[in-house]
Amino acid sequence: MGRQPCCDKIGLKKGPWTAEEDKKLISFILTNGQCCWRAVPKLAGLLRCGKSCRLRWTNYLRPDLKRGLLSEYEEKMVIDLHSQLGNRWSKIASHLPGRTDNEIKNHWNTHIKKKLKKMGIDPQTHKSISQTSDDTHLTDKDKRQSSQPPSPPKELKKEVTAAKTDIIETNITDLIMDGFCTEEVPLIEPHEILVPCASSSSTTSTSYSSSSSYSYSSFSSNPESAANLLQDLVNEFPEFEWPNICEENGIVEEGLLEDDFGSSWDFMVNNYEGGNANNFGNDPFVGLELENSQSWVYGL
DNA sequence: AATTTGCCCAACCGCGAAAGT
DNA sequence: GACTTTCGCGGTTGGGCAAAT
Repeated sequence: MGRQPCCDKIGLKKGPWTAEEDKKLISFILTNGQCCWRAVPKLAGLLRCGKSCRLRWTNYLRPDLKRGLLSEYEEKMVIDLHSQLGNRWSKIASHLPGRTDNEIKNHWNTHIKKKLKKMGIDPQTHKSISQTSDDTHLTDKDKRQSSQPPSPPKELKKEVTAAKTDIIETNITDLIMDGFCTEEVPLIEPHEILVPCASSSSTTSTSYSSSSSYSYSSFSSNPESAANLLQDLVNEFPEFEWPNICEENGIVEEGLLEDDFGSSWDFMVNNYEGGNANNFGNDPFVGLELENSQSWVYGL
């Protein structure tokens, strides 16, 4: 049995939100937190359905949202992730802190699709476009009516996971430049992955952080790989200042995370024992913050 | 200046999954 | 196990705005 439409009830408002409504919703959620959305409009004094409230909050009012167009780097991430995940916008959005699925979906449909087509790439298959599939002559309405290819079926979920494993096995340079990050990394058992550092083949264990700052991390049990890893970073990011790097066995303490990811840093190498790098424990790590505020952390 | 066309994006709709009874 | 309720997701719509005609 299908669900009753939640907004058909008489007296419920639809359409654009007013500043007054926004204020009420923000005030309510900041005071009470996110609870049962069904109850929110009643408790907050809004003539909206719960669904509308949830959408407004998650897509527009949430304080951790980023504003403005996606950066080039974020676009690249979206393209890479879309090639792996298809139209799973919420999954894609989960890899882009501060961005919503709706925002990414809109950006994909209005910007990225066009860019890829211009480059001769089919935005759905991510392969070279064929002449017959060109639809540049279609109007907005025509394009809307031509349905998008479906998201990968459920059977493909395993393949997607496998694809992620493949990505983890690429070298660090690819990881950083491709911007692949995932909260799902922990799903992969430590023994299943290889050292991301191209010059080493020792086994690693993985860790991750719930912080948006930390996009991906991997820990190598082989200390020798650290120097190689650092050298890769130096080669790949010559524009960064790498003070005293590769001194003292390749690892130099350069900075510490001072609190729960509140500190701002461009680059650090840490071998500080007893540091408060949260789930990194006492493991040494290298951190790099790129221009777009994306951060990358590698265990050593 | 008026009209048309295209772009952008916030918001809506309907479905399926998960949770609850 | 069947049914209901709630939530989250992806697809789609529609209105405001700007550029083109």
